[in-house]
Amino acid sequence: MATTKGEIVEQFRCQAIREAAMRVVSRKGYDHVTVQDIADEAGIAKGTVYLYFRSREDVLEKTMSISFEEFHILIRDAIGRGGTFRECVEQVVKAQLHYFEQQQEFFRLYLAMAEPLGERRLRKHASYRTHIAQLVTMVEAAAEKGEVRDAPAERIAIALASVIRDIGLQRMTEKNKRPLEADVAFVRDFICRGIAAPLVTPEENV
Amino acid sequence: MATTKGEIVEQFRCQAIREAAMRVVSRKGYDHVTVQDIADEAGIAKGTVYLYFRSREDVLEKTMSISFEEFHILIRDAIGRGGTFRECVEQVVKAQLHYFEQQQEFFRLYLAMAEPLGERRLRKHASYRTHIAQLVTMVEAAAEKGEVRDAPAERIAIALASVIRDIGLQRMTEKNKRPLEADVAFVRDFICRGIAAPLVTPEENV
Amino acid sequence: MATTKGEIVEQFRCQAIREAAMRVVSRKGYDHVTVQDIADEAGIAKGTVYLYFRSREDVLEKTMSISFEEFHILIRDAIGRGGTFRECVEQVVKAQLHYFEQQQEFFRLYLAMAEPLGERRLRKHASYRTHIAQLVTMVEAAAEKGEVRDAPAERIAIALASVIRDIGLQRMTEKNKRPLEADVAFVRDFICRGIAAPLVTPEENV
Amino acid sequence: MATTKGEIVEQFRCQAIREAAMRVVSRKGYDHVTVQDIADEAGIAKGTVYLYFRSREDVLEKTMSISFEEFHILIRDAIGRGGTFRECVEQVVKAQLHYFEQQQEFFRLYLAMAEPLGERRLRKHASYRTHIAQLVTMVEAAAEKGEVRDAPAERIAIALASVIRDIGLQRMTEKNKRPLEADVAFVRDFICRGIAAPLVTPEENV
DNA sequence: TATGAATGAGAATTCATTCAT
DNA sequence: GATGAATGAATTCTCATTCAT
Repeated sequence: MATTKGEIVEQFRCQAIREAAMRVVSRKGYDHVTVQDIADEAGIAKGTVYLYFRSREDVLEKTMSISFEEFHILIRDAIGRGGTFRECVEQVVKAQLHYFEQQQEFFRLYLAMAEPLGERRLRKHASYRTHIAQLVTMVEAAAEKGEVRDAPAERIAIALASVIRDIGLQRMTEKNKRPLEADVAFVRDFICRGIAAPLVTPEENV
Repeated sequence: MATTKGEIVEQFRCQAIREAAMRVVSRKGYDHVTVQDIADEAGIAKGTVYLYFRSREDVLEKTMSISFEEFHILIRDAIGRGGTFRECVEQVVKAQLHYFEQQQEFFRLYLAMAEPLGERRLRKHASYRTHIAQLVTMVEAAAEKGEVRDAPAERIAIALASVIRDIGLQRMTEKNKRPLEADVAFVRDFICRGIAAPLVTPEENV
Repeated sequence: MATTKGEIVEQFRCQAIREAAMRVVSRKGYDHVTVQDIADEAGIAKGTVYLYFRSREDVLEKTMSISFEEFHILIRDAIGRGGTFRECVEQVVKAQLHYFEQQQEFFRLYLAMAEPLGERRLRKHASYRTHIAQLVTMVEAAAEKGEVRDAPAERIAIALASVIRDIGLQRMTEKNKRPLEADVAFVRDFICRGIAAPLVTPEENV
Repeated sequence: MATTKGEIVEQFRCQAIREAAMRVVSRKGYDHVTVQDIADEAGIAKGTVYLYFRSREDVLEKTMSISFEEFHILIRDAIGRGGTFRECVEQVVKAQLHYFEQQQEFFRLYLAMAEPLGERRLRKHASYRTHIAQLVTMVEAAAEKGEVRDAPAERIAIALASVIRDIGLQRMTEKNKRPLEADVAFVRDFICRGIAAPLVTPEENV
C-alpha cells in the first residue's frame, strides 16, 4: 500500500542484518556476539546497523522473533496436516528435528530462547510462549477427540517441547548421528505411549 | 583432624562466596555476573574474592561443580532407594522438583548448564554429563529387569531429565503453584507410560 | 602510490600516539606509563589507542623500535662520512650528543634501553644490539686500517657507547650546560687516546 | 650508647628485610618487586614489613642506600691502596668487576640506580652521586700529581664509572665469560691511555 | 545514506596499605 | 610485636553507541 521504494530497501536491509545476526549468534552465542561481528557478517559498517536498529539488543530481539515466525509457520503446518494425534506428534517432531538439523543457527537461537535467566528471558519469552501455545492447541484438539489422556494441556506441551529440544541438542553434539527417523520414532513413542489415551494393548501403537 | 582454624575459616569464606555467586548467577545469568556483583552479594570487597579464587571463572566453575555435587548425591540417593522403575522415577522426579523448589538458585544454575554455546559449555558439560550418567544407570538397571521398553538408555535419560527440568522451570514461573505432588505424578506418568514395558491395561498405572 | 587517504591518516595517528608515548615514557619511565597517560598526552581517548595498537606493550615496543630506526640511520650516516678513526669517532659522538640534546625524549628512551632486568630487556635488546653492532662495524673497519689498538671490537663498542651515553646524561642534568663542542672533544679524546694506535707524541692529537 | 636490646633486634630485622629486598630486586627488577615478594623472601608476614619501613618505597630506598654503603667502602679502600693512577684505576676496576660478579644482586641494583627516569631518579641519585664523588676525588688526586691530562674531573669520573658498569653488564650477559683479568686490563687501558698524562712512548704503559 | 573513527563506561585483576586478632 | 585477611584504587582492555564526513 504505502510501501515506498525506500521502505522496501529498508526491509531488505533489516532482513540482511537479521540473517547475519542469526549466523553469528549461532557461531558465538547470544551473549558473545558484538555489533562489529554482525556488521562484518552482513558486509556493512558498524554504524549502519544503527540506521536500522535502535541497539544491539534490538537487532537480536528482532532477529529472534522474526526467525521464530518462520518456525511457527512450519509447526503450524505440521500440526495442520491432520491425522491421529500420534501422526500429528510425529509430524511435529519430524518437522522440528529436521528444521533444527537444517537450520542449526536457528536451533541455537531456539536453545538460547529457553535460557530462563536475567532480563533477557522477558524478551525471549514471547516467541517461546507462542511456540508452546501452538503445541497446547494441538494437544487440546486431540484431547477433545479423546486421543490424549487427562492431564493439563500446557504441561503436556512443555514436556513435548522439552523432549524434542533436548534430543535435538543431543543429536547436534553427536559425531556419528543416528538416522533422523530413529529419533523421530523414539520421541514420538516416548511422548505418545505416555500421554496417549488408554490402550488395550500396546501393540496397536506400532 | 588436621584442619587448622585458618583452613576452616577459609572453607567458610569460600562457601559464602560460592553461595553469593549462586544467587547472582541465578539473578543475572552466568555471563552477566561480575566479580563486583559477587563481592557485593557476599558483602565483601572485590579484591577479597581473589584471595579465595584465582579468577572470576574459578568462582563460577567451583560454584557450579560443588552445587552439582550436592545435587548428584541427592539424585543418587533417590535412585538408590530402590523399588520398581516407576517408584524409582517418582523418587527422582520428586527429589529434583523439591530440590529445585528449595534451591531456586541452584535450579537456575542447572538450567544455565544446558546452554549449549561457546566454551562455557565444555566447562559445564562435565557436571551435566554426570547427571545424565546417573539417570542412564538407573534406566539400564530397570532395562535389565525388563521394566523399560527397548530404546537407547541415553536417549531415555536425556528425555527424562529434560521433562523434569522444563516442568520445574514452568512451576517456577507460575504464581499460583500447583501442588508438588500433582506435577510429580504428571511427570512420573508421562515418563513411565512411554518407556515402561508393555501393559495390559492402563489402569494398573495408578 | 597505493596509499589510500585512510592509510595516511592511520599512519599519522600512529605517529602522534608514538610521539605522545615517547614523551610520557621520558617523563615517567617505561614501566610507569599507563595507557591513560599516553591517551591524555595525545589528546585522545583511551580506547582510541587500541584502534591503532594491539596493546600497551605494542605501543611502547613500536615507539622504541621506530625511534631507534631514526637514530640508527643518523649513526650510520655519521660513520659513513668517513675520514680517520678519530674523525669518525668525533662525528658519531657529535651526532649522538646533538641528537640527545634535540630529542631528549628519545634519549630517555635510549637510557631506559640499558635497563637490564626482566623480560623487557629482551624486547629492548634488539635495538640496543643493533646500535652496538653499528659501532662494532666502525671499530673493525678502523682496526683493519691499523688505527685501533688490539682489543675485542665489541668491548670497545660497548665502552664507546657507554661513555657517550653517560656524558649525555650528565649534560642533561646540568643547568649551565657546557658547550657541546667541549664535550664532543672530551669524549673523542677519551676514546681515542685510549684505543688509538700507538702514538709517538701526544701533541699530534690536537 | 642508648642502644636498647629492642633497638638491636629492630636493626637486625631491618637488615634481614633489606637483604631479602636486594635478592628479589635482583631477580625481578626494581619495579616488579612486590611487598609480598620481599616478605616471602624474608620469611615474614607482609604486615611485618610495615613495622620496620614506612612503605614499599622506603624499603627499596633504604635497601639501595645501605647496599651502596658497603660498595662505597670497597671502592674507598681500593682507591686508598695508593700507587700510580694507573694502578689505582686497576684496583678500582678490579674491585668493582669482582664485586659485581660476586654480588650480582647488588650489581643489578647498581644498574637500576643509573636509570635516570621519573621520580625514582631523585631517590637513587644520592648514592650514585656519592659513588661518582669518590672517583672524582681519585681523579683529582692524580691530577695534582700530574698523572692525568687536563680535563674536568667529573667528566672523567663519569666516563670511568660508565665503562666499568657497561663492561660489567656485558660480562653478566655472556655465557662463556672472559677471564676477569682480561676485562680488568681492557678497562684499565681503555681509561688510562686516554686520560693519562702525556707519554713519550706508549710502550711504557705495558 | 553509509561510514568507521572516536569515545568512555565497565569488567577483570593486582597489590600497597591497614588493622583486628 | 607479628600476622595475614581485607580493602579498594589503579590498570589493561573491550565494545556499544555516537557523530562528523
